[in-house]
Amino acid sequence: MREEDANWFARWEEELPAPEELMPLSQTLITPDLALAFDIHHPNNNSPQQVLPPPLPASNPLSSPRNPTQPNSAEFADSAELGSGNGGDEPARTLKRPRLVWTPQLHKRFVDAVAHLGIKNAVPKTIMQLMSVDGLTRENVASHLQKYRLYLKRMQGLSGGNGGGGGGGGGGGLAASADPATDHLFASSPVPPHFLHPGRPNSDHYLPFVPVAALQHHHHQQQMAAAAAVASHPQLQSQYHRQVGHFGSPPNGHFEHPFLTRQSQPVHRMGAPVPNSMPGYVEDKESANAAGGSKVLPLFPDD
DNA sequence: GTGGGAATAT
DNA sequence: TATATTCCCA
Repeated sequence: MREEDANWFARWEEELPAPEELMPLSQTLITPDLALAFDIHHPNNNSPQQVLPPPLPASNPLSSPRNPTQPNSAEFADSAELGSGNGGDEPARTLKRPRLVWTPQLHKRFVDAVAHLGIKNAVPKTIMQLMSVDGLTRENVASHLQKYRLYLKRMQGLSGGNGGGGGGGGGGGLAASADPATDHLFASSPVPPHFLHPGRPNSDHYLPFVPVAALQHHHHQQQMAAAAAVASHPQLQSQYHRQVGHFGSPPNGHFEHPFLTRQSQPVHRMGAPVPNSMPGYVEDKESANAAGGSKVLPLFPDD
């Protein structure tokens, strides 16, 4: 009965990069400790809007401008540099947490985690733990999960013929038209059929990719959108290595995360400079921060 | 009191 | 727009 499940699991494992490979986030993200410290926010001081105040290079140690040209560059140096080069003191305390950028890669992990856990167990906390993404917080996952569910719901309606044109769905009036950007992001990750058919766990048809013809670029009035899209992918990253250390399958609760929550080892695989397989993303991490005025948090580069 | 979900604000 | 933050409910 759980053939699909097994299949999914196998697939999941295959697609799961090795711990070392997905850990590069650690360097790009701030440490949890700092994150907690960032919790501070000024209710009546700064204006959480518009451009960032100081262009200081140490703004956020999250932006790691790794040079794809030089694989063996010193990433650590970057971090150190980001520290405003004044080593010794970390100004991060006064900094706020940058907006998390859900890059296709990160979203992929998210989907994988959810798929592995199952809808019922796919709760923010569990997902967060499963992802083991340093810097990721429950709120981040919860927020994204919300959007993801919305997307799933939409998929159901589009694929299942949906009996209710009335939407029925609780979400309110959702236009049948999907946002290109959203679709692109979500389309990047295969959605387990189980998600789309919660009432029919026997579906054997697997959808590698959503049938959404999202491949149109509107070069019109897309100032902020451009920034957002741009923010999602800095440079290439490594290739995939099928080196999974599979963890026990979680029966229904929690299981230990195979990856280290805090890996200080910036292991990056710069083997083959794989170009973007996704023809929808531009390369411009520099203009990423103009999206909402807040600093963006570049996570995974690209798949 | 904790956690999840949804709504709202930025 | 996407994401973060906040509120409400279980």
